[in-house]
Amino acid sequence: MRDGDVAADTYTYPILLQSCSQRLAEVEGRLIHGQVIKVGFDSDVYVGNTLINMYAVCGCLGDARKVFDESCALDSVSWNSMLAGYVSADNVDEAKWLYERMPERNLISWNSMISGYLRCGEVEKARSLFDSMPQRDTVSWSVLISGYAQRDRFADALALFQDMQLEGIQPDETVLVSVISACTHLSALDQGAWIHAYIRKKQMKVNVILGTTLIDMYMKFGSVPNAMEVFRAMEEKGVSTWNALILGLAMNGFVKESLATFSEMKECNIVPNEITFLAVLGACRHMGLVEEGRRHFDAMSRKHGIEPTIKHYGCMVDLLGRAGKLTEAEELIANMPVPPDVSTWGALLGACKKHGDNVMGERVGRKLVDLQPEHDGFHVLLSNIYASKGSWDNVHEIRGMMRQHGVIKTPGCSMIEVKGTIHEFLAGDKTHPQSEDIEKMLDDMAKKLKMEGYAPDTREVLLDIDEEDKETTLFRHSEKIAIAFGLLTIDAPTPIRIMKNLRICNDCHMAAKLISRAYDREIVVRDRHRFHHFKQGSCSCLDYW
DNA sequence: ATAGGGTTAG
Repeated sequence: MRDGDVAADTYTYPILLQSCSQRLAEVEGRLIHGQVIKVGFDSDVYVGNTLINMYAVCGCLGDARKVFDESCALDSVSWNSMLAGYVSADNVDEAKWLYERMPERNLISWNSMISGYLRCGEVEKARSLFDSMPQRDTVSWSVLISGYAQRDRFADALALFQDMQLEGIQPDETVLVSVISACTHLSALDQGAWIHAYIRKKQMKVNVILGTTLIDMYMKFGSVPNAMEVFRAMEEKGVSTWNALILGLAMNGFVKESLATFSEMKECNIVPNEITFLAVLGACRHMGLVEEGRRHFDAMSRKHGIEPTIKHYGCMVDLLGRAGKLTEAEELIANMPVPPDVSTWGALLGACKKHGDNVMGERVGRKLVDLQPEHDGFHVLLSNIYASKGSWDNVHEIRGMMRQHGVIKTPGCSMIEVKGTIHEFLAGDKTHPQSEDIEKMLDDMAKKLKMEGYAPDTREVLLDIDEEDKETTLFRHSEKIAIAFGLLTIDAPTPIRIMKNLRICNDCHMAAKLISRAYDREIVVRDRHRFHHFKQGSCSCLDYW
């Protein structure tokens, strides 16, 4: 072989191998590996490194390691590629072993190792490595912030983002995605809007992931117009972007618009995926569109080649059950090709509760508390079913079971953000510094509601107490306290936004409608599953939820 | 050539 060929090929092979890495073309990569050995280029560091990387990204760690071990010329890139391979394969032990033997470590090695610790849940180790690094770059911060966010430690993620800014590090698109996600989960409206403003000020490119995250954030804040604006301004949109829009519109009560968006998406030749169908079925569920839901469910496999998963079946059970077709829902469970799980039965139990089918409810509820004795919601639902028909003995029995299994009912909690500060209220809460004013406002609310024709719905009170006490208990539900606080502290026309960890109860829903009219205020409640926009005495969910 | 990101039923 002539010198000219050699020079050309040591450059060509790495390019070919990189292309294999990008396309995860393992077979092609192996063929190139064969050629590389044949022409004797396997001793080249550059070629060797692209080989290690190719095998690593294709998940063939053994092959990557073989090239690594047999190579006589290793540099920091070889070590880092091997390390990254183990990290992405979640093999932290090998990663650690390698990390400890590296001749020299640089930022990339540290960042990879932090990522490795985070992937296996060793958050504190990741943090101490981060703290001990002689220098950090945007990626170091980004890895740790996203690690916190992915482990539901959103407050820690935001705190770290503050530190990052204090050190004068400029955030980039990637780190902002994690920060926005943290804001979404914490319902940190002000901070989320600040970040969007920052993106605009710096004229950052809103790529598919960043845009999708922003849309999701605004939708979960109940700000549909802001979400739409982000969507319209995006140059490049992905399936996930459309999914976020379809989900968000439905969640905010815009079911027609949500389904129209699905049609529009298909017209734009975007191929829907399984999440799209969860969103579409969810939209139908929000309005009880049984026939339309059935159509989409059938079209999934028939027209789009997507086999429904247990989640899609769960959606269908819920759609049917919520619409009162309990028998059909139960039949669907019996005939599902995938075994039903706790959530599938849970959807049916919820439907029994809603439609007062205590016979089926008791049967399904008993099954569920058996299947998952540590779950609080099922005990509460079953207990509710007994309470609604006055079977206090059974209520006490379920209470006993809960005690026995150490099940604690998640306390209902409502949050409200006022001037950037988040206030939390539990039922009957009197711990707030402005508690006295809140009590006065609650009394005022009670008077006004009575004039609006409010009759307390005491069926849902779980306790065996007299009617008057039930009314008092109801009127101290956390969402009512939060609304009272909102009326006191937030000036019209700013809507009163409340986040609740559980679902809003019937009585609070009724009360919120009447309050929106009596006080001429817009009230937005985001509960566990969706939004309720209360305005002039009615709710965006049209009382179907 | 090697490190970091989002959406998912009840």
